[in-house]
Amino acid sequence: MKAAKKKKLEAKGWKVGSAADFLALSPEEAAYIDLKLSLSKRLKEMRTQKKMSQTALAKEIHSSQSRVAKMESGDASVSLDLLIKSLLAVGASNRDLAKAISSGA
Amino acid sequence: MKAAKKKKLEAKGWKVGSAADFLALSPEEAAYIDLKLSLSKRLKEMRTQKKMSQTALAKEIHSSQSRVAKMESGDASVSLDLLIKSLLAVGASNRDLAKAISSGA
DNA sequence: TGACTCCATGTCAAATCTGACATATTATAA
DNA sequence: TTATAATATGTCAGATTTGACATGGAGTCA
Repeated sequence: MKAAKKKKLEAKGWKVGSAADFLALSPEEAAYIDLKLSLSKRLKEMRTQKKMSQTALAKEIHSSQSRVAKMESGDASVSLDLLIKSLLAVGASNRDLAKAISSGA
Repeated sequence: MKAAKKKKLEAKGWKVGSAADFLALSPEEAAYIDLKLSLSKRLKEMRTQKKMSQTALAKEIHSSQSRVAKMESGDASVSLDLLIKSLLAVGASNRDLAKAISSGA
């Protein structure tokens, strides 16, 4: 797990559109990254819709502002676990998650 | 994250039907566990459909037989990350994941 | 019976992720 | 401009997860 991490980190720059292409990402890696970006985006949407600051959201999910920022920016250090737990904590249903996921890239 | 872990471990017994009820799980916790169980189930389905052993699957995803077993049994020590990466590695599409997720519980 | 395959479960060092903190950057308002 | 809030980014000790290994149980076949 060394090259994979590097790729994820490099891919982090892509907040727009679907990832990969330039980087030599396998289909699974690309799908994984797109998944994370989709969930990131959804989390930010749900937060702003609720007119909450990152700090407020952080409190609600027992985390910190900086981690929320990383979540929303698609930082490679954030796991799917944390993203999904956060989405659930903010009120997303499993159906919401499914929608966000399948809409990915 | 202490009580949460305990609950997850206790909840592990539930392979059948939707989790929670007896345990004092918050809706998010219940949704999270159901999510994992849905993905576990799907992984096992895809593996058996391909007529692979856990050992063979483990090789394909660069993991071990024991971890595959834990994945499929909904063990609390397995993350969503690993489950999803494995599903992707086995050929699931984002759409497949979405379907598995929304079918949960 | 033994030999073999498959799956389950416990353990643990190494790898990864997390919350918290410091600090920087970017708004927005007065 | 200054001040203030919101967001971004880097770092790191502590917590969690991982692959690997050992081992046990269940089923099959000869």
